[in-house]
Amino acid sequence: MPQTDVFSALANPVRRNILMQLRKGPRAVKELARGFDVGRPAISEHLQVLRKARLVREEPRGRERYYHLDPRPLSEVDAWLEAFTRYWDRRLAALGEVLDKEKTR
Amino acid sequence: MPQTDVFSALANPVRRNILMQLRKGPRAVKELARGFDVGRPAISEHLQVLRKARLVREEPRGRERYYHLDPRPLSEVDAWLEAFTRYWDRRLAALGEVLDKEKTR
DNA sequence: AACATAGGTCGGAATATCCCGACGCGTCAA
DNA sequence: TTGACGCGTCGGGATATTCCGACCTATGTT
Repeated sequence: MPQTDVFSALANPVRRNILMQLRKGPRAVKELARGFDVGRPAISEHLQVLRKARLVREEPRGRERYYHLDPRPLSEVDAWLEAFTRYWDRRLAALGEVLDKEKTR
Repeated sequence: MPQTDVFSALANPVRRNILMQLRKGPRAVKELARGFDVGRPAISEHLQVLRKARLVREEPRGRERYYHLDPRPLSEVDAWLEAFTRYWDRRLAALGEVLDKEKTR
């Protein structure tokens, strides 16, 4: 069974889109499928990939399955990117903003 | 000619490794090929993918070609990840460290 | 000139990815 | 119970990825 790493999971735009959707809260498969031009089986298969990458968790609710975001594996990507941080200072600026907002809260 | 986006370029471990090498400075293809268990043609093809994703730039030098890292497209990945930042606060901690080092320099 | 070295590219094979229709199973509604 | 709905999965087709040996060209060496 190939395909378990986070980087590969993020390589597909549909899967990235699904994760974006899930940011706003748990969603049933049918809701997720709405808004994509691919069929429902394809969505199910993408969710399987995301599950193997531990990026989502499923919660059966009646005859539906609600998928929850688990963003923790994304920290692996973040850590990898950090090795390149000093090459573009955009990140430090963004972090400054975050910290400022944090202070004025 | 498919394959130009950054996320797909990062999906392959050999390509990620190449980018890591290039952090330390420009490298000729032969140097890059050393240390991988894949042959030189494969490396050339990976470099083509990285080139299409604009993650590397080539500089011919005699009969060699030195590849340079261009990390700017990585900011797209970083920006994407930022949409998930508030879900795991690991990032803020790391940023704090960076800022501390910055201060004591 | 003759040869070696560096590296791109071209078939082509093996495998992976992506998608679909069809089917099956469990759950809710009538 | 009968039917509809929600969802996973299987078989299979189309396309993409990854890798290799073989070949070519350009540059350097002797």
